[in-house]
Amino acid sequence: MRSASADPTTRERIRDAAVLRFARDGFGASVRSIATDAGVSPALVIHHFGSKDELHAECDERVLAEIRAAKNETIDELASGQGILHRFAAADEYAPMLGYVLRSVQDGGPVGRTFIEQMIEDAVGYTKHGIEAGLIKPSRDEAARARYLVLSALGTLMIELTLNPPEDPSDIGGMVRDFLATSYLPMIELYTQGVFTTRRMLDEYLLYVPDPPQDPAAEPPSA
Amino acid sequence: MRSASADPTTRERIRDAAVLRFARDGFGASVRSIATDAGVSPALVIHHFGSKDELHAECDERVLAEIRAAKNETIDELASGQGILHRFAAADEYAPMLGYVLRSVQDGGPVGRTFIEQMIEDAVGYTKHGIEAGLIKPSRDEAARARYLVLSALGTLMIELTLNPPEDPSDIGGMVRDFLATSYLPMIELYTQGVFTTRRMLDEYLLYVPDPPQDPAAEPPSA
DNA sequence: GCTGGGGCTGAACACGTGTTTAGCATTGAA
DNA sequence: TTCAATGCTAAACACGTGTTCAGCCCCAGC
Repeated sequence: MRSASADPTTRERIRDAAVLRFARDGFGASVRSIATDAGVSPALVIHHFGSKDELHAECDERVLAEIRAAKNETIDELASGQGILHRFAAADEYAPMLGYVLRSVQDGGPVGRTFIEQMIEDAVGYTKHGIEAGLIKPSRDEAARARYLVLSALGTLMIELTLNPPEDPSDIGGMVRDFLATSYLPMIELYTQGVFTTRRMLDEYLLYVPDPPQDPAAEPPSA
Repeated sequence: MRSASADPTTRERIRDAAVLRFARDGFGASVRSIATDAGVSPALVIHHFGSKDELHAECDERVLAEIRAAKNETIDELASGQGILHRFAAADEYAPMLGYVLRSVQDGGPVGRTFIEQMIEDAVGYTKHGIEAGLIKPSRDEAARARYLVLSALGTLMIELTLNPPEDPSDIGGMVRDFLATSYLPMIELYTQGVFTTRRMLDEYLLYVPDPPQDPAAEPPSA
């Protein structure tokens, strides 16, 4: 991006080392540690990227590009929102990417943002597909539900990881597997049958807030 | 804790300022900024608490004590897990506490840990009560479900906050209210009716992993 | 051969951090 | 009044950070 016909090897080695270190230690990781990982002097890192922030930005672009590529590869493998997590768990090659994304989500960085937006967008498509196939119940606000499902899944994973940090941060596939081992049953149970026996709380809320904030196709039931 | 008959005012002022700054800026907040907030020199902070880590620990104790007190006050007001969030939203006095807790959860600190453990413990009680009252469906693994519900609620809130950081970090009540405004409907809808129309995915999982990791009262259905 | 240029480095700089130390000012007691 | 203790601070220290700079080495081109 920066220089048209750039060096192929050293620059990329530094960038990849940075992605890895950022994924493991967060974006507070020092330039010196990245340089050591790449087998290079700290000065060279700055010489190639100008500053740590620009290195960070380039790592962001790189990870987003990898995500796009990975998604295009497996575009029709996935059938539901948590299918993505299974996909991650199955392929350890995506481990640095997931770690990087989670760090970026935690920092509110642009990668986390766009990643989440993409996941939500995908989830909207998946749920729509599932509804048409008769597998998923329609929601009163599809956009809000897709957003909630993605945020809750990602949030649960994040808290689980900060609460029980894995011994080997590179084994993110194992992390996701552990996460699913403890959370999959309650999640799937919740998705299948809910928790409430009555519609009371939902109806009370619907009475209180008449219409969903989506496209106003239906009339508000009261007031 | 440190000195038996300590000064009542200045020390507490520093501690309270630290809780607030930690809640707003995270635990990376500098000793100098805390000292400025308390209208005091940085050296005095160290003089009173020994080190930043000890100050952090004392803030942890303080917040946990406040939480305990607040919980005892409103012990029977709450009827469900998300009732706690409503309670928070209703009373802005708890704003610094919630901010502090969320920061601590994000850092995997001891306050976040014990807070989550307490929330899970409470959730177990609430769900048990709800089941006996016929309002909540029993789960195949009550402990896992309670844990999942707490983690997902907290995780969703955390991601929402890092994604859309509020202009005024002190107005945590408003933050929670905003959060509920976008997430309450999909959450309550999910809790009421689930998302799946069939039991297929749940049954497949139950077939794959025979018995819940709880107390082995029931026989595994196969193998 | 030489020569120049670029990848690369060691050493330093500027700055922010937590912490220490010497000492100020005020206050209560002898 | 004098002394000592206490609450408190300004200044400095040690360290880690991102970054800069002068100059190394190696290799392509003449």
